Parts: sequence; C-alpha cells; structure tokens
Amino acid sequence: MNKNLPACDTCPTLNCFVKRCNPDWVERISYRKNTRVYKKGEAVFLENTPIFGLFFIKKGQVKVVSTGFKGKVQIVRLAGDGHILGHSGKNNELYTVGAFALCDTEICFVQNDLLADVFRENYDFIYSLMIYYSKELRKSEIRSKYLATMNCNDKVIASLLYIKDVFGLDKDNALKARLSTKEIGQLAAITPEQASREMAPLRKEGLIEFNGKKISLTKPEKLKEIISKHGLVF
Amino acid sequence: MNKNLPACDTCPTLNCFVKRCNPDWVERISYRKNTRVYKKGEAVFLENTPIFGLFFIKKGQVKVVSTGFKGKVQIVRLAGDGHILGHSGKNNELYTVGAFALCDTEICFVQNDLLADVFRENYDFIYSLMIYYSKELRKSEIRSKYLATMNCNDKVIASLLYIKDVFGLDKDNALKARLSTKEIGQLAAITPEQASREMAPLRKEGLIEFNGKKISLTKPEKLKEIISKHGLVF
DNA sequence: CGTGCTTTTGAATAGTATCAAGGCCGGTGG
DNA sequence: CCACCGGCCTTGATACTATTCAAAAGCACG
Repeated sequence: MNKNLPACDTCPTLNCFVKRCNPDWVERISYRKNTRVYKKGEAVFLENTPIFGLFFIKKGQVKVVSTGFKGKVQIVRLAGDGHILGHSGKNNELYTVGAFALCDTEICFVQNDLLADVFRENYDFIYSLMIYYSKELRKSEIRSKYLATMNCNDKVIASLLYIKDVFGLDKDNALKARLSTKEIGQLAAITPEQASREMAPLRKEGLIEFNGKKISLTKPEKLKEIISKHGLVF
Repeated sequence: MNKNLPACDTCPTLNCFVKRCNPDWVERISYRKNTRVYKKGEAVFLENTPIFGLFFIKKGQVKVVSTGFKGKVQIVRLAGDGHILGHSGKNNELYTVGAFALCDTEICFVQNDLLADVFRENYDFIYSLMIYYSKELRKSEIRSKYLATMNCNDKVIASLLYIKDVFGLDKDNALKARLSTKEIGQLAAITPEQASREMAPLRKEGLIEFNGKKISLTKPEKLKEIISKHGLVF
C-alpha cells in the first residue's frame, strides 16, 4: 500500500489540508492515500461518476468543468497546489462536475471511509475544510454575478485576472497557467471567437501580450480598473 | 440577555444547525444568541459591512443579493428555514453580498467569538456545517453554469424551479414565496422586461399560472423537461 | 511537409437590452 | 368612498451585443 513516497510528513506542499492533522493521523493518511501523476489533459474524475473520496492537489494545475447543452463546456473553477477537488460526499452521490489536469499534476486521493475517521479525530482539519468551502462558496457567488451581469469584454478581463489570482504570474508578468483562447472562452462563458475578438484590442493597447502560448498581463492594475465598476474583484 | 424566548431546545426549527450541538452548548447558545423578526423587505445585513457572526434563519424567507455595475442587482441565493446566512468569517472580513427578508422572517444571530468555541467543542455542528457549505458550493457552481450558458427562456424556467426547490409548492401548486417579476429577472440575471416576455408564452401554454402575486407551477415536470437538455437540474 | 487543430477575421443572423408608452393594481389622502 | 399617485407589469419598436457560420492564416505534431 505504502508505495507512494515521499510520505505526507515530508511533502513539500505546505498548504495541504492533511498537514492540519495530528502527526499520527498524518502518518495513517500517508499510509493509506494513493498518489499519482495525471498527464496534461487527463481526467481526474468525470461528471456523473460516483464520489469515493477527496482529491488533494500536491503539485500542478486543474480545471473543474461542467458540460451543458450542445456539449458547451463551462470551466467553473481553477485549482492549484494544496487545493481540494471533489467536495465531500457519500459514496452514492455523483460528481456534478469533472476535473482535468492543465499540466502534469500530482494528486493524492483519500477514500471516504478514512476521511470520516479523519474528520472525527482532527479538529483543525475539519475546521479548515469548513472555512475553505465557505470561502470557495463566496468566490463562486461572486463569479456567478460576474458571468451573469458582465459583457464579453469585461468577462474576458475578469477571467484573465481570475487565472492570475489562482496561479499567479512569473517574473515577466506571464500567467503561470497555459490556457488556450478556447479555454479562456469557457472560463468567461463566451465563444472562442468572441474571446479572440475581445483580446485583440487589449493586445493592441499593450494591456496583455502573447508570446507563443504564454499570456502576459503587462498592466494588471489597468485591467482591474476597467472592471472595477462591477464592484469587488477577487 | 436571555430575552429571546423560546429557547433553542424548544425551537420548532428542527433542521437548525444549533440542534447539532450538545445539550449544554445548545443552552449556552440559547442564552447568548440574539433573535428578532425582520420585516418584509428589511435588510439582515448589507454588502461591504463587517462580519460579526452567523445568522440562522428560524422561520421565513431571505434573498441573498449582490449589487453590480449600474446598480444591477443579482440574487445569488435564496434561503429558508434552518438555512445559514453570512458564511463564516473573521470580524475584519466584509460581506460580499447582502441579505433581505422576502417576508416577515425570524432570524437568530450568534457572534463570532461564541461560534469559535462552539466549533471546537461540537463535532456534529462543525461537520454538518462543512457538509452544508460543500453542498451549497456544488449548487452555486451548477447555477453559475446555468446563468452562463442558458438563454433567457431557459433561465426563467430554471429560476422558477429553483424557487420551488428552495421554498416548495403549496397544495394548488403555487410557489410558497412571493417574488415579483423584477426579482425573477434578478434571479435569472435578465431584465424585468425580458422576464415578463419569457413568462407570457409559458402562461399561454398553461405551464404556469398567475393569481394576483401568486405564481403556480401547474406542470413542473414539463418545465424540467424543457431545460433537461442542459443536464442535471437541482 | 502535409494534416489537423486553433486562432483570427468577416459577414449575417439571432438574441437580448434599452427606451418608451399604456395599463394595472395597491396605497394614500382628500 | 373615490380620485390620485407611484410603482410594477406588459407590450412594442429599436439598437446593440454576441453567436453562428464561413474561410483563411498560423501553429504543432507526426
């Protein structure tokens, strides 16, 4: 079973929720968890399949998607190191969303039966999980409003800032995640054509830059300014 | 302090989270909580004001709203008996949403400092709260998708079914909540004019009925059928 | 160096918001 | 009790935004 090294106590992902457990429980989880690398584009879990446990992202990037009418795909969340996938649910519940790796991503899986014990015995763990969900709910509600009330231009800008918020920028202001124009459209809930059209003027004005697949936010403050009329942003 | 009777242990709201606490804690909360009735239309809390604690709806109906650009109001959630308002947050955090009573509503308030103690000492309470947020997050993500990908007609239908889902129907299939056409528009993220336009054909086809301020869903299954093409619904 | 996918751009169309006007209550004050 | 007022609802006309369909250009990969 314990084929997954390194163990939790030596794991470099400091913000992992497992770290909130007592040392003996960390060891127990470490022993029973299952860790593996998902290749870029690979599914972590699919919509409408049973929930058997919780996924903890050790290192990487994941998109959480929901498929609608005519196969229209909506990205409902982005998640990075230390984030959780798959909400808490009983074995007989089904995922309402699917999750896919955006790059090669290492993910740990913990089964429901073990989780139930962990919950009972580790106050910090369940407390931080409760706070996590509470915050994600707040973010989701704000995102709902954005998608519902913004025009395409503002939705694209908000989506770019959301990516920055989740994954950050490297030194040259480039988004750390590689998302295609199509995926930015799925995040903003618009067509890929429209996403392209909305980004063109932003490039001309020098607010963003394309370098191959990299997107740089050269002036994130300017972008924030444009959509600040919608109220609180991320 | 203990001016708010009846006390929690005799409260008829059986699904209240406080009921998950140990008897001595129920008594302690009962003693320190603050209960009052909010008149129809009255604010429970406003956007961008500090979070001092958690609100538990004892009896009534509440809308959770977020104000956007040009004062555009978006209803992000509806809540009824036993539901929670105001997420968990520290004192220095601010509400990202506001809450308003849809009818005369009795609500109990518990302060952050007491909550912190309650969390630590009552496993069932914090566990059920964690599960609650987890489920609300899932619902919110589904609603995000709806608002983002549906057309106006389907959004109105989904909104009517959402109201039914939260508050239910009485014997004559009338929604238990009285929401104006304008508010249905705010729920569906469309203009009141468009909401009216979309409901007109539904009335003609006999799928819904207006009786004064009451809206009856005479054939909820038909409504579900229309939007089932978008996948899982509530 | 094709082949297939993504991106970009264009043109036509469809869907929705906006503006405007009239009708319908419900509440208020004479 | 009735007339008036203001807000909400409904409907129409118009303008605009975004989608759809189409085609060409760019790019990655075998």
